[in-house]
Amino acid sequence: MTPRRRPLDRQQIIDATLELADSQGLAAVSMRTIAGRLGVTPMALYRHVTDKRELLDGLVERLLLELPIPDRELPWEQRLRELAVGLRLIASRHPDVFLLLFARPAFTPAAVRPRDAVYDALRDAGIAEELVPRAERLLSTLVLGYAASEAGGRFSADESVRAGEEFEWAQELVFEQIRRLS
Amino acid sequence: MTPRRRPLDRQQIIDATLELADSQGLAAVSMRTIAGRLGVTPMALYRHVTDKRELLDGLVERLLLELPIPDRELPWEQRLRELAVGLRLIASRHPDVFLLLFARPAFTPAAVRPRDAVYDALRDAGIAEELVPRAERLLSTLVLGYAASEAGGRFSADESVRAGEEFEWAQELVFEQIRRLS
DNA sequence: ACCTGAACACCGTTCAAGT
DNA sequence: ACCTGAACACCGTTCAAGT
Repeated sequence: MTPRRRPLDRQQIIDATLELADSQGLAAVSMRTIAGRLGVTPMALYRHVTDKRELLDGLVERLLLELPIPDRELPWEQRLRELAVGLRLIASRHPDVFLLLFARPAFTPAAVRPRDAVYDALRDAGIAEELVPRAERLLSTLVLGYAASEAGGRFSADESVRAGEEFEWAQELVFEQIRRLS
Repeated sequence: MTPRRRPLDRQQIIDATLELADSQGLAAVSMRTIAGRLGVTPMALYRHVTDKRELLDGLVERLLLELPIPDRELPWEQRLRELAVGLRLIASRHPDVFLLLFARPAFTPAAVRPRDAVYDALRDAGIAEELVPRAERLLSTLVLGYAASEAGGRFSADESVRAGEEFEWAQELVFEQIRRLS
């Protein structure tokens, strides 16, 4: 047996798991198949992740880290649009894992950056400070809902073709109301 | 062994599965535990459901059948509010199974009744016929998103306390836009 | 420190057999 | 027609052992 160059680490395991989930589906993800991909026995994984559940948590965190945060100098509408586009792109790249977002709390470290970016945009839009968190939850729930519907297959194939355009229509309706609240 | 009174049927299996998912979580649902609850061997289930995936599909259908359809004589806003309340109630009763809604197509038989009810309400609100389907998808995605966030634990415990009120706030914003489109 | 072998208590599903 | 027994190819995870 050729010895492994780098010893195993958590990041490698998460990367391998994401690749597997994207190519074969979440159902194909097992500690044993992940280990197989890494050329290691299943038990070797347990030195780096506490168990499978915690590994899936790490996967979701990783997804959120892929989201680019727009430049603060841009107009607030554009920043919100770019965040939404980024999230929908993540959903299309990682459809199975994306659905796990609903089952994980939105206040993990990786979730803080996107949320703060939305807070900033809403403040720059001029809405009252006490409305900022609920407006953020409206926007994040809306984009997550559309992205999950599309990624999970709730919308028909025909609807999915237009889902981007349709989400943007819904988004503009909400922007309209945000301007009204300002 | 005492002989089973009624022979097993699909409905019994789905009921037992839903009970199990609600009380022990979706992770505890296995063909073997379901069979155990019904006093039968796992293999007996396969005469009535084709496999586990198809059984979970049946579970989601069953959830949608729980949704009461409001009286057509009521004002359109009230009908939409009642549908939303009903769906959020289903989510709170069956949090684990509810998340599966995003992964199942929205055009199954059981999904037709609630969607038609929303179509009717939107038409009565007076919005243009070609906007009806996308407005329905906006509303259903919004309510599904809020309900799933709450049921799945995306919102913090503190947020969940207010989630009902907060969803209604978001819903009224959308109603405002629907009136504007009319 | 990092990985393995063997083992335990589970899975979904098929197939031939029983009544 | 409806259910079972035995079997197959899997799971997650623990623990003692190897290097």
